Amino acid sequence: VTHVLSAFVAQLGTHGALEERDREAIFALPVTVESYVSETRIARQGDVGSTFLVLIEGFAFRQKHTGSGARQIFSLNAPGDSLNLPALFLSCADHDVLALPNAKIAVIPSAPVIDLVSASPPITRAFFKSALVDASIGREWLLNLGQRDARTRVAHFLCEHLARMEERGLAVGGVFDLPLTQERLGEATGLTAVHTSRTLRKLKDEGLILQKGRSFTIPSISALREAGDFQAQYLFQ
Amino acid sequence: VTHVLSAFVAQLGTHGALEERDREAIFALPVTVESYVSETRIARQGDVGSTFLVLIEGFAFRQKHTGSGARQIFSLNAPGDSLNLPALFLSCADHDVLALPNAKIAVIPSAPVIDLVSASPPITRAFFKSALVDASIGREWLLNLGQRDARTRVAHFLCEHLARMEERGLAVGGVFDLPLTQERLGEATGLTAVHTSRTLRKLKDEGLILQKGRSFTIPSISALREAGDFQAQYLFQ
DNA sequence: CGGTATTTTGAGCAGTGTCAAAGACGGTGG
DNA sequence: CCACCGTCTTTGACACTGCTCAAAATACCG
Repeated sequence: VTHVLSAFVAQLGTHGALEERDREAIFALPVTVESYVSETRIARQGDVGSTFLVLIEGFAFRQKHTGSGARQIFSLNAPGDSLNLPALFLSCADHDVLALPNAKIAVIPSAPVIDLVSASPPITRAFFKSALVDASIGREWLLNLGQRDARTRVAHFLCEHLARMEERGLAVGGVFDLPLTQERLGEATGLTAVHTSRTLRKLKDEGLILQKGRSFTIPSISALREAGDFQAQYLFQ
Repeated sequence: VTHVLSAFVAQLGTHGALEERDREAIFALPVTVESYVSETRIARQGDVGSTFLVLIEGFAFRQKHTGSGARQIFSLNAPGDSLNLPALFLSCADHDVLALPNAKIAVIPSAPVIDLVSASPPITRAFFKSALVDASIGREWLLNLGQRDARTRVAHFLCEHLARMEERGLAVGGVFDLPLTQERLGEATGLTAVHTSRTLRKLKDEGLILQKGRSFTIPSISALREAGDFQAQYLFQ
């Protein structure tokens, strides 16, 4: 039987080898698992004393919003990802965390996590690297929003999602699920829902993507990467 | 006499108290100082085995670029800031670092820095928090680029720069230097140089900013914050 | 003082947003 | 199994923000 946090530990391990006792210490953390049937905000910008959140199943995303209510999504997370690392080590959360429908999320009190990170150098290093990779991805998104047009932006987003899903075995042969409505995809790419729709249509018409419902197929990954100006190094996989 | 790295140590200290021996260990690092008279790229995306760079005097900025050469600036740094933390702990640099004219930069071999960070828990924690704050600022920039119009974006940028300069005593009474051309300001805000010029003009016409050369004066900080939808929490100052 | 970089201005245009309505889809209860 | 309903996607017409190109004006620097 595998532990609910095994995907998280596997993920952490890619950022620096963990020792057996580190894995055991993580598995010994007190965990509560919450399930969400519909999209639910599970943490808000400004929260203090957050619990540590790890995605177990399904998907979640993180966002910020402007004073006028416009939302910007800046990460789409898969099982094994932690969702609010900054909130644990900074004084409060700087962003919201939302669960997508059918997500399961592990909730862990912050104190034992902080203690564990402080106590184990390999775990410290893994958390640190994971935060650095997260920031690197954020910078690529910044480049995407600031300097690329709608078509390139959406293609880039799809390439990144595919690459990240492939790494976890959630995409094979260019086939994957994108658990977002077009409105959410627009919030991630800085486009309106309407323009997101038109942009996806263009990519379909060009034969770069095939879509049936939430399932996408990429006939030629290299062609989509070309269209999305995508170079995977920034993911540090 | 103050050490070249004293601003860096002061900055680090805001992210978690350092002990006297930590400060001394940092001051004992082998440092070379480089001066740049004109804008110079001092590190590039993809660099491996980077040295650790700390800004001593003047300004520097960090950027990425697309395949077609468009540039996105994602941070403008002041003395005391480290410039390439990710490159030290990840396998390679994910972005460029550029010195602005008259900058002085401390260059430190990576190995002793990594050793020092590993050896001292307070330093580890300070580096970690500093990376988390950097990421938080990146997320706010993402929100800025994705969801705000040109006027709000530029006003927000100016508010952030003012707040960060005030914290270091480089701005008093709403007066500060912005060491960027309008082209660079545009690269930071995702606008063309021409539109940046028009946007600054509008802000001047509205009386929100006064500008003489590179020196800016903000008559009413609250008015500019209103215009820029600026809330300072994400800076964690 | 001349030369270069920077800023400003204008005119026209492309890309993206807005609004409104129709259509497709998927889940639910009967 | 079907009808219904809410959500999501698509489409069209149009407005507008921000981009492009070009040139003039200005500031900066040796």
